[in-house]
Amino acid sequence: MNSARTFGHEVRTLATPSAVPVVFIVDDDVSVRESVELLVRNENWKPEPFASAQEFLSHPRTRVPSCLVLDLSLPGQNGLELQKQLSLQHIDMPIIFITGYGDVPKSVQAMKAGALEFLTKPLDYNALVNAIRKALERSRLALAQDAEMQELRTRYALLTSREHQVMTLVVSGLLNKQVGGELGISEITVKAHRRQVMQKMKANSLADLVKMASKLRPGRPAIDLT
Amino acid sequence: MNSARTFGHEVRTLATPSAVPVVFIVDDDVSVRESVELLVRNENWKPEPFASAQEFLSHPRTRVPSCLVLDLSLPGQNGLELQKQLSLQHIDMPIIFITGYGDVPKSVQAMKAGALEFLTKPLDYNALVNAIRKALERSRLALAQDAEMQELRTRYALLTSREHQVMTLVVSGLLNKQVGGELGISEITVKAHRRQVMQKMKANSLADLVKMASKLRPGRPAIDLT
DNA sequence: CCACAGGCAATACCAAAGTATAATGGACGC
DNA sequence: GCGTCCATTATACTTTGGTATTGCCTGTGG
Repeated sequence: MNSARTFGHEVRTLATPSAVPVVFIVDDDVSVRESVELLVRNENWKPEPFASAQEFLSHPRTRVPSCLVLDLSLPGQNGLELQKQLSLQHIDMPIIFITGYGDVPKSVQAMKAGALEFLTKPLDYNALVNAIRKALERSRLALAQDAEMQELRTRYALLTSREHQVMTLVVSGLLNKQVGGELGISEITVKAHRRQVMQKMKANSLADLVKMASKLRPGRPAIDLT
Repeated sequence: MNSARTFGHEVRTLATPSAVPVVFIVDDDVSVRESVELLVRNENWKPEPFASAQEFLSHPRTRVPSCLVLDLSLPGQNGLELQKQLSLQHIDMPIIFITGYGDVPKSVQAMKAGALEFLTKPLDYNALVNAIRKALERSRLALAQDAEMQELRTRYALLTSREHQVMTLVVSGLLNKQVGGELGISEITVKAHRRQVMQKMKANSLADLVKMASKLRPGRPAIDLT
């Protein structure tokens, strides 16, 4: 009986385990697109080639692991600009840059902006495959975490403002009576709110709730990408 | 009375607020060392010039905010090798690379390994100053977090193995009686251990303890720097 | 106007957590 | 052997948390 433990929100939904990863390819050079496409197909991924940033952006978003093989120099919006735009739109897709003209400042800029890899032509088959593999793996992780965060935020949004306040104070370690004191309400009312919070957040224990709160408001950003 | 809240381990010691930041400079070219030294002095930081990686490594570690301005190509151990060595030794010092011969693969490698900036000669005064400023700011943060983690780990090390077990199960959300069931001991014994855990960890509440446990064992590494 | 949701509060009761105190036995080191 | 630390358990009691049920008030929207 004591072996039947439940771990609340730790039970995460697997993110489409059977989905075929998609590799977006943005390059104005047809021959490059085709060779990368071939490579992608060889590895049993799905290639999605585009000749410009605009074309790529007009493509609908998917919900499968994916990454972007991006040419640095493009007609119209160039690779770095596209990278920035994706970042601004909070589209977290791993990017592998490819370029014919090595340019240290641009490569550094790309890497600082979070690019996963920066390869120069002529492309090394293995290097590109490995980079894509790693990118897709990261994408998988990001998708899973994203789904979890989405779930959490959805539940959190269901709380009333009072319940938000109570939750904040409770996970800060205050006793019910102290929460009541802070908010100017009675302890029994705090209990009622607290109960609602636990139910709406689907928390099985206070420990659970504290962990959820930590995820909802990361005190320290993992890394600052200024 | 209710305004006198305590937040346990959240009270962190300020990391030497008045310490002068140190900028280590490693370059085999005397003129570069001198010009960077001048720049550093102008900004009221303390320069520490070295002509080689070996010299730098033999210098004693300090406990003040610091960063490293590092030439890519050096006699003996080169910049990238030094970066790797520091990483292996878990010496987390922000690195700003400088180099005369732009090399995209090397710059990418450096950035992937966590370099903060990668500048090419001739050095732009403002770019370098800004990079150093950001590096020192990051160093300050890292030092503070490091000190906090050190504190936590020290306290955690004071727990007996039984107390470790109890803490783990408690922060996973189990009730005392359930913890007792898991460990095959009585509830009252769990209470005794739990009490010890709270005292030794200096936790003011269960919420506090859960947060500490989260910091001690990051379920998901913030970023994987493979 | 009425139904409904949110916020508040009370009584009453049970479960769990925390505190105080004490006691036993094993392991370890001096 | 003796002191110390660890682990264990017990009794007895207080505080806090959780649940059930009920009631009132208010604003919102059909």
